[in-house]
Amino acid sequence: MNSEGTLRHFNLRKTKIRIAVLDALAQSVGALSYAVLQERLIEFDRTTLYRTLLTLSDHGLIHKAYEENGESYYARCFGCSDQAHNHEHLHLKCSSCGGVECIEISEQLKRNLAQLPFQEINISAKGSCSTCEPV
Amino acid sequence: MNSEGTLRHFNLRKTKIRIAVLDALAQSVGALSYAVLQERLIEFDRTTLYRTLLTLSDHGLIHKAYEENGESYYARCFGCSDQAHNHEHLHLKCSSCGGVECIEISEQLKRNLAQLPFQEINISAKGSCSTCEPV
DNA sequence: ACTAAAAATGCAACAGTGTTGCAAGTAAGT
DNA sequence: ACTTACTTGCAACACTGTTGCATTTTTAGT
Repeated sequence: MNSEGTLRHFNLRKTKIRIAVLDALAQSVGALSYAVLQERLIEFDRTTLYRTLLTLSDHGLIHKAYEENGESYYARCFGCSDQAHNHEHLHLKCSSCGGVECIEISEQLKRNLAQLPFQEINISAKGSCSTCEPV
Repeated sequence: MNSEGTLRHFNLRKTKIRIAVLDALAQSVGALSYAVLQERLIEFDRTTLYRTLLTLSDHGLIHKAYEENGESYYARCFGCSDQAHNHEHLHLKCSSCGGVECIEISEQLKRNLAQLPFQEINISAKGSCSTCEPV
């Protein structure tokens, strides 16, 4: 689904910055930091960008994939709603390029994690991303 | 080992704020946020507190246990050095009291994680801490 | 205990993140 | 096209984290 369709599907108004943010995240291999988003979307006020990221997060269209030293990285959600998030993946911070990537985890690991009596379980790690060290 | 001994062991100078930070973290059940530390250590300049947290982290005496919305939580390390960190535990952010606790993870989960080709693997989650919901 | 060198501290200043209130502008249904 | 509710841009603010520099403290050697 394209960004406009996604917004309609989530009952959100179709505005320029929302489409721009969703497009930027859709086109990116990994997650994007707030700083990079702001750079790419200079035509919008930074307050608006913050509020857009909040709105899209609250409704389950995007999620904060990673946070380190006050830098937040955002990625598009797949299979999330405003009711439940489905983030059974690992967020990898690349030691080479600094990018953040979402990595699928094994079924076994998912089962292990599912046994824990907690919610919003999040795994992050550092290493080489697929761009910097192709398989 | 007490805080002064720990500092000597790591070849760090024994200063008031370092002892105060280590004592505060040692006496706390869970991790403490920068804001709380600053509150408890008002007699010191906040720049000094930041630099102290950096120094203690760099040398493996403490670690940043959790970070969310720009809030950093610090905890004492056990069995870490400036060479290698041993953080095979989960950082639980309590949904009730807001505190952050370090939780031991199962051997099976440790093995699963050890198989991943990444470093500095970190798991965080939300739920009820042991104080808010005793076992 | 004294001294000198090295390290740590406090202060001022700064850049960045994230938030709020409010007036003006825009989207969407009728 | 009109109306209402939502969204945006702007100004202002609080907090986090960092740097440079003068001053103070720690430590090791005498």
